[in-house]
Amino acid sequence: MNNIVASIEDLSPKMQDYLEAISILKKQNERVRSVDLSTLLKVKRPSVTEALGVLSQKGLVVHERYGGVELTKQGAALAESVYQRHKTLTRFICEILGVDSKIASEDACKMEHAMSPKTFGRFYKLIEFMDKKSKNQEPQWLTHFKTYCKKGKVISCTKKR
Amino acid sequence: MNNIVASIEDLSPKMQDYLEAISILKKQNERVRSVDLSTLLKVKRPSVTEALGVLSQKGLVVHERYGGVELTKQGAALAESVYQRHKTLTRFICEILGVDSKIASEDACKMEHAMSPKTFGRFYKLIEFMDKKSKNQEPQWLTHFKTYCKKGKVISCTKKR
DNA sequence: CCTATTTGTTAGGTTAGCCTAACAAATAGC
DNA sequence: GCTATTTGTTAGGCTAACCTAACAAATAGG
Repeated sequence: MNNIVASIEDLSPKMQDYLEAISILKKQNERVRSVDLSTLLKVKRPSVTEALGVLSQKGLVVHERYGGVELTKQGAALAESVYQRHKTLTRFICEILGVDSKIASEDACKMEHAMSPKTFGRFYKLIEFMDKKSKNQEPQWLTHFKTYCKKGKVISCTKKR
Repeated sequence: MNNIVASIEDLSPKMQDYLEAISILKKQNERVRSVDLSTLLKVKRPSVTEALGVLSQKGLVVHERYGGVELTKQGAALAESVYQRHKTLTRFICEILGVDSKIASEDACKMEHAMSPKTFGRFYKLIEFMDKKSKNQEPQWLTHFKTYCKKGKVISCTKKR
């Protein structure tokens, strides 16, 4: 039963993570092995076998006994969308909040699954806004915020509104 | 066994939510009933009974059969810290991302549990920074961002860096 | 080519958090 | 004060995601 996935929302957070991981490994390795997923996701091998069973049943991966893992077209599309969300949030946490990229990526992976599309959309807009507004230069408020994080001091506005 | 809670990290996300909910209801109602928790958290009554069992066992609530729920000193302290996190994130999502407050609060509740203390700390700093920097006036970059969200247009900087 | 190691699978278990159905206690309204 | 309703508890189940132990298949390296 319940094996039709209309959108990313129909997949549990964990299954989203498995999909994303397969996609990431595919970009690096050509052949995606169960043990690599196990390492990347920090779960034991039987858990991977089990998850792959679920994903095949939903038609998102193709995976023959003792064979490599392939994403179906739909699986790849979903994985890509998960990856994009992950990337956006990682950028926010890293570039705006100034958290180091490893922690940023880990937190992004969890936060992805904890917000409505609306809120995610705004994170996306915020990053997009920053990119468009200031191509190479960090915006001033951000520089000030980072100074505040380090020194605890607020740099007063030079121009009074 | 495992019934010593040294910090908020030792409590599952759900248990944190129960604690926070008890604390919120207490502020409104004096007597906190199981059914109110059930309504607020959108779970059935037996789930509440079960959760209260876990929390009492950890010494965070006092709850006699068919009686009201009380937070212990430690329980109240933990609840307060959950509440503060929740409030900070809600403010971020609402005031900065511009998401309406109901969704903001719901998302904050989930996101609370999905980030490291480091990342949360930066969200906290960001809100603090905003409060200190501009008492009543919204900072300019934020106004510009909000315009961007509505119109999709970037307002160019009047002052070139 | 044959064995040792690595990788994948199966079987069976655990846990947290939820549920329904049924009953017990408490409260409310006549 | 008694009955009807509401609230709380118990018992018993379910599911997702993990685990270990044990075995099976594949691969690697002499």
